[in-house]
Amino acid sequence: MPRPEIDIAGVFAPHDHKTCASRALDEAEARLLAEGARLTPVRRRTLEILLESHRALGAYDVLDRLAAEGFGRQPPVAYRALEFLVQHGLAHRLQRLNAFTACLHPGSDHNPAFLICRSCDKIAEANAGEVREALADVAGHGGFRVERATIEALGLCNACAEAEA
Amino acid sequence: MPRPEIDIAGVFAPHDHKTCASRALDEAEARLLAEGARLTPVRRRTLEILLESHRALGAYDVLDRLAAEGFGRQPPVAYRALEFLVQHGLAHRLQRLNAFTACLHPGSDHNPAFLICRSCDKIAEANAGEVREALADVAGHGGFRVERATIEALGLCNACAEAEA
DNA sequence: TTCTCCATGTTACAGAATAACAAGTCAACC
DNA sequence: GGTTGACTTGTTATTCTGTAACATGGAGAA
Ligand SMILES: [Zn+2]
Ligand SMILES: [Zn+2]
Ligand SMILES: [Zn+2]
Ligand SMILES: [Zn+2]
Repeated sequence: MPRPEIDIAGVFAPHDHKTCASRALDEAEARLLAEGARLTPVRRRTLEILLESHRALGAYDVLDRLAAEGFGRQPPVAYRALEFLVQHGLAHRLQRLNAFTACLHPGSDHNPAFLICRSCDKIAEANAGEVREALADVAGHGGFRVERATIEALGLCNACAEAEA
Repeated sequence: MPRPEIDIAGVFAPHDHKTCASRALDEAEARLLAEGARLTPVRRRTLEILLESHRALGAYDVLDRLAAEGFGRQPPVAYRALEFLVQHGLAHRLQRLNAFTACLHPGSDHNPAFLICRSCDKIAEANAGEVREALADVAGHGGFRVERATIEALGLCNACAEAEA
């Protein structure tokens, strides 16, 4: 049971998202405290914006929100905040989407596989341990040493699959 | 033995690349013939350009080459040719790099994992069967059905690892 | 206090991708 | 042979994404 409270199904099913989000925010604060990094107003607000849903937002979507709330309105404002969050494990970047999503369990170090529902656009993080193992294995047979890997799956979540039927 | 002639190590090690490339081109022609699609001059040239190395090229790199050879010099020229190649399985798009690379064995249907060497920038395709299986497995436990997946690994190839040492 | 680090903001630009339209090619069909 | 219709290639213009370079301001250390 690697991730006790939030799991894949939990993201896609209706749930008490307020609790879900505030828990993630708490964990984020704890982690930054431990690392001695500062969760400044822009950064905090950026994280909150990402945490509003389980979807991914483009940098410019975030920027619009920030600008509307009185922060700077130039791209670097958003990109810097997002980069900070990603670097401290509080958010993830989705390569397929050129977009960012909040990490739901920033407490634990991880490197998840992403599950992107093509219907509701929500995003779940899956434990990628075995996937990475399989990847390292096949790569290793060819003499290639994997250092980092992007694993992003597009598909249909349970809730949307039921809705379609 | 799913892929007999070109394997991961074969890409990174010195090899007779002319043969390597012309074989891929031949397979590409055969495949298009079977599908009833046309390998027009721009498309063919685009594929040849990609086949010149095992690296990935950005759309604008390709465009520069095409323009210099008398083809159109506007972005859609390159993007359309590349999209055609990708859609017919003759090239792949690397999400991490915003770039394209020729497929080395377009004959067989496949959906590889990509191994990107951070030192020499070469790219190999690895059989992703077991990786996808592991991914489908972990996703399935959360009720998520994977339809397509991006698997891109960054690391160090054998040749570059030896060179570093 | 003063100095330094870091964070925030700006302007300006670079890089990646697509929308919308015009014109040419080519084979099928009358 | 000429016409039609699908496809291909080309253009202009615009949008979306991301970064470089520089100026300002605050909070803590010396
Ligand atoms: Zn939630
Ligand atoms: Zn869904
Ligand atoms: Zn080769
Ligand atoms: Zn290498």
